[in-house]
Amino acid sequence: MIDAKHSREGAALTELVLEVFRLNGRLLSAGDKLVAGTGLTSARWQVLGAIHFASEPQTVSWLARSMGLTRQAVQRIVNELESDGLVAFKENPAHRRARLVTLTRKGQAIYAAADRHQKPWINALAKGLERGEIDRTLSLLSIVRRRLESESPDN
Amino acid sequence: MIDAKHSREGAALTELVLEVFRLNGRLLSAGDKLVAGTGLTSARWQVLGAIHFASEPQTVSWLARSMGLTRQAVQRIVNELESDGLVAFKENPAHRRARLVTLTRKGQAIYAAADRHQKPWINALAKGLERGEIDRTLSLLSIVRRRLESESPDN
DNA sequence: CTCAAAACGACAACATGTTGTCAATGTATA
DNA sequence: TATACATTGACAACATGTTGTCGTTTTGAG
Repeated sequence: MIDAKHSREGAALTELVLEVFRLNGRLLSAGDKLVAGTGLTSARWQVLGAIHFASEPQTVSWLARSMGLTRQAVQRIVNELESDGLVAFKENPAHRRARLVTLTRKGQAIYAAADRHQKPWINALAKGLERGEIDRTLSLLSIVRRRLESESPDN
Repeated sequence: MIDAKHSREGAALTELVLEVFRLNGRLLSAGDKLVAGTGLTSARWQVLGAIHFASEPQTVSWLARSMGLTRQAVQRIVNELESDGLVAFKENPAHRRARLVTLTRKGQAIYAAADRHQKPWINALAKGLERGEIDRTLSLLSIVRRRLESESPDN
């Protein structure tokens, strides 16, 4: 029996996967430094962002799905944010246990502060890159991600 | 004082960053399933790969740098792999404490088994994607990563 | 050569994520 | 309606990564 070989595309995609791993680590560490002054971490910041961008208050499970994480991981962060007064729980008329998560004043202020750091930072990081090239990169990564999600819809 | 705004490129790159986070999680979970039959995990598999692809036996610190992780993280995995008999330490003539890591027969066999699963899987995942597009994606992600690395060379 | 700085392994504390399990709640089907 | 199924939060165990610190070893500047 002869082992399969990488197609040209398969070999290139393997390199891309390893690059995604490296970049992910660098982004997390850069994000931690970026928001360190606000008392946030990359993970908490990202959760605040998911809450911020939701058009309405949502449940933890909904937030987790929107971020591609398990609800348990997001639940822990949300509970910590609640202890710190950055988010609050609101009764959910549609589900007694699954309360809705909202940003408090303090949470909004801290998220806004993080955003004020993020914008010049990401603008500088993007300097010299072409908008179209960034969009095509996003597009390809999205395609690959969606293929993986259809392989195993769970988290 | 007026807050800075996202440049068009900055806004696009922000989306890209979030996509990298999502894709990273999906890749890890897909990788775990892919090599579950071999007793490996994504992390152990990746470390074995770094050892495999090094042209010569290397130290843990070298491996960590090649993977973009801290040496402590890689050290723990390597020590576990050593307990399981997948890697072995070799004396390093150039450095008494920093021993060189090599794959044992068993480690080579298990890595080869994982690779036999990876190839058809990644080929299928890459199906219909253009080689040039994958390469351009890799190129842009590398540029961003190197910019982040030059910001904070550590790790 | 000497000595300060850097690199390295070891260890601990902690952050973040996963899987697995359970009970409570909501949904849908017979 | 009644009952099976899915969703959700809670809790625990564990994997993986980071930062910080320490002592040892190597390296390099003067």
